[in-house]
Amino acid sequence: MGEGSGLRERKKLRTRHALIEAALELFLSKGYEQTTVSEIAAAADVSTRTFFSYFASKEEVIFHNAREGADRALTVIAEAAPGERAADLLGRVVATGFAAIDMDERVSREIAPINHLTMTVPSLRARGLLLLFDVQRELAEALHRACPDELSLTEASAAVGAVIGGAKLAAFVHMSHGASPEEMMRAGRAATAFALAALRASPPASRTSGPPAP
Amino acid sequence: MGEGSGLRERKKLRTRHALIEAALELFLSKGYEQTTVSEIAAAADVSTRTFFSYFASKEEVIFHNAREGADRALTVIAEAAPGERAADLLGRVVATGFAAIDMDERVSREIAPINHLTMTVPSLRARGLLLLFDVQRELAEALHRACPDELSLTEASAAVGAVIGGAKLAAFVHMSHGASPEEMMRAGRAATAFALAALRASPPASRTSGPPAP
DNA sequence: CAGAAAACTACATCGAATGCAAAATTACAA
DNA sequence: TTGTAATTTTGCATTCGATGTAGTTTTCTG
Repeated sequence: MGEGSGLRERKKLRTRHALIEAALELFLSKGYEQTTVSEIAAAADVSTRTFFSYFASKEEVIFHNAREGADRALTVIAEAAPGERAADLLGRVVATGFAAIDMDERVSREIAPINHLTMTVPSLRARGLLLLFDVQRELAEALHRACPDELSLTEASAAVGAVIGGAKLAAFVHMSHGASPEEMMRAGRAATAFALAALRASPPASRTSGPPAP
Repeated sequence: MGEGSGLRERKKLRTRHALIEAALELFLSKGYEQTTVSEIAAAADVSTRTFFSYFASKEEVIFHNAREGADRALTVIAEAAPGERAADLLGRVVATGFAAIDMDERVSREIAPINHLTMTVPSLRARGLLLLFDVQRELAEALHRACPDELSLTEASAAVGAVIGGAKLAAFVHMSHGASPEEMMRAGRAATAFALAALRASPPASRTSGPPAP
């Protein structure tokens, strides 16, 4: 059957792993842009062509686990208690995200330098922002679905964009000022708290006056 | 002298213009990814190599005027009245940005399809987000400098990220739901108003309790 | 007009990415 | 086990974006 127990499946997983390991090691030792796909493939003992049947691009090796975090966040919203406040929900989403980072950071020390790559290498920064943006789109729609009476789609987008945009920007600004990863995380959390406090204190203007946006 | 009145400077401006015109026309008629740099150069009557002495990449033709908008926004903050509220300042920044779009849209109908490219072509979307993010960094630092007593750097980052992130996400979400450009703009403005209202209503928590973030 | 400075051009090259068809490998059934 | 179908891997060619270089043309300046 098409389960995960065939030799074929096992081998594919193994090469995939080998490619990721080889790529990360090379990226960290000689830099992302200085590493060619050929070198990665050679280090993983496959042909260059095969690399591209596992990853659509060189960047994808870095972001191969991006979907996990997105689904985790979406799950938090999908499992919301009926009538739960959007601000509480968003708070849990971000807290869950930060917790995952914390855990990963403890589990493996190699996450930090990889994270550093995604904030310094231009092409990775761009791809990372693109992925994050698309996740925000999903979150906004999910949040609106979860709290249709509290937030219009426009408001849900504003809320998600505000909380995540603020956190990301605060973390990045602090990083570029030479802050440690811990300080970055603290700034991100503080920005989140700031945005959430503002969101909670905000009067539900569009509920009481004027037609609700679609 | 090295002024703008030499034949050399004039010619350079002319080729630059020709390259932009040729590129946009090709992008709109046959698609961004389907257009090669060679074609652009040929249409502008220069060699392919010369294209890259005017623009560092194919994407840069699309974003050649990005710096303008950024400087406009930074000017608004730099010329703030002393003691002006951050929320008012941010409101003016975004309003100025929207006004510029409005004007451009009236002046030339070709801005809309180009804007559409930057929201649908993946590589352009990524580059656009990267540029916007870097502008947000500058804005956050400028806002903190303009209102050092009202907002810490973390809070300024949160505020900027919130307002702009919310507006951008709201506009994009509406676009991907098939909204017209006008509706997109409206959603963006609404999201801005939402975030600003929240910001204004927010208690200055970090001013009254706990040490201010750096 | 002559020499310096700048711009343009024609290569040559590299790396990422894709298409394709021929091996090599794995799965499965007789 | 063996033959065959399905799948993966591979090598090769090719396209395109981007950069380096060296030589030619154009513009500037005195």
